[in-house]
Amino acid sequence: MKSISNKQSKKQLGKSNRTILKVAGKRITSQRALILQIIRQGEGHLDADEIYRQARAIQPRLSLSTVYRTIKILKKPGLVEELHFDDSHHHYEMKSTSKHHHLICLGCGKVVEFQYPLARYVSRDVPEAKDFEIVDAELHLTGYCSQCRRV
Amino acid sequence: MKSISNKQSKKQLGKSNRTILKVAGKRITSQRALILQIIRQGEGHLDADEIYRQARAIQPRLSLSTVYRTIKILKKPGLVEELHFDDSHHHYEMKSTSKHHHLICLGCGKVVEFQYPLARYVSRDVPEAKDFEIVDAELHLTGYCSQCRRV
DNA sequence: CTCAGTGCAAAAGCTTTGCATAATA
DNA sequence: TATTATGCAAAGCTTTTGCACTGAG
Repeated sequence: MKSISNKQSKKQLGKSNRTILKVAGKRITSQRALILQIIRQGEGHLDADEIYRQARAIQPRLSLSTVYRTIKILKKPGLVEELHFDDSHHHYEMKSTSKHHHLICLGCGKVVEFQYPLARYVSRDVPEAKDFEIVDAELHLTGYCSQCRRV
Repeated sequence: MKSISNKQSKKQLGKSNRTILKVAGKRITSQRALILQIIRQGEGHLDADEIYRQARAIQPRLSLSTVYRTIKILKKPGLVEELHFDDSHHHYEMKSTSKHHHLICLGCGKVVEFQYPLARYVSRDVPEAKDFEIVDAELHLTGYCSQCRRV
């Protein structure tokens, strides 16, 4: 719902996005810069089609293929993370600084993020995980938030 | 990989599967009984197509639609659970007695199950989760198992 | 100038649906 | 017998791919 001004996307998505694309070993194109920008500002929970719609608002000729291709090159080095909230399609977010997990309300669909050093506890407490080198942890807790739970 | 004999599927998938279908408020058909049987014996990680293949080995005319429709009626009351291991398709398992989580090896694809009273800890430790009534917890830890980690 | 990236359209999975037929309760 | 479930084929969604064109380096 947060709109991105044309100026912003053209002008000042300078250094850090450039750097990210450089890291990915890829050419910097206006499409990639824009998609990256949108995923960043999306604060987590955009699906491919929503990224596409937002991107087209600024670059009307940008294609859905490019969205998927860009997501793919950002996923490979782990810059973007694919989340599985529901059955049908995926959501994407920047793999950020601090790891967070998700509480998903079955009533209203609200998604609450929280931090919890999960991997650390599991490595310590679970025998089966002792030999594993844990790279990533994805936790979904589903249930009912305070508004939606039948009191 | 575990084969199911025809006799077994015809004869003795009696009471409990019947009961489960009754609970779901649905008619008991040979297709549903078989699919349920397969999911049960699948010990967790079957996708729709694999359920279909196993089912056809016994009832060659059973259709993929029926697999999906049966899964759907079992999901609704929470008898079967849909898991999201990878990008492309889903896996199904009986929502069983004891909750377990998954360690997924990025090297060889091995899936190790473990138990961990996750929801309990999170409810206790995470302020954001205090007001949530947690219904379900799904945790995926991905990484490298002892064989696959570069030593 | 050269090769990687893009847009478009078409294809490829996985999943759902419409409709006539078959089977359960 | 009255519904409900099934099989088949066709459609729907999300995601991927082929190919000629465009643009970054």
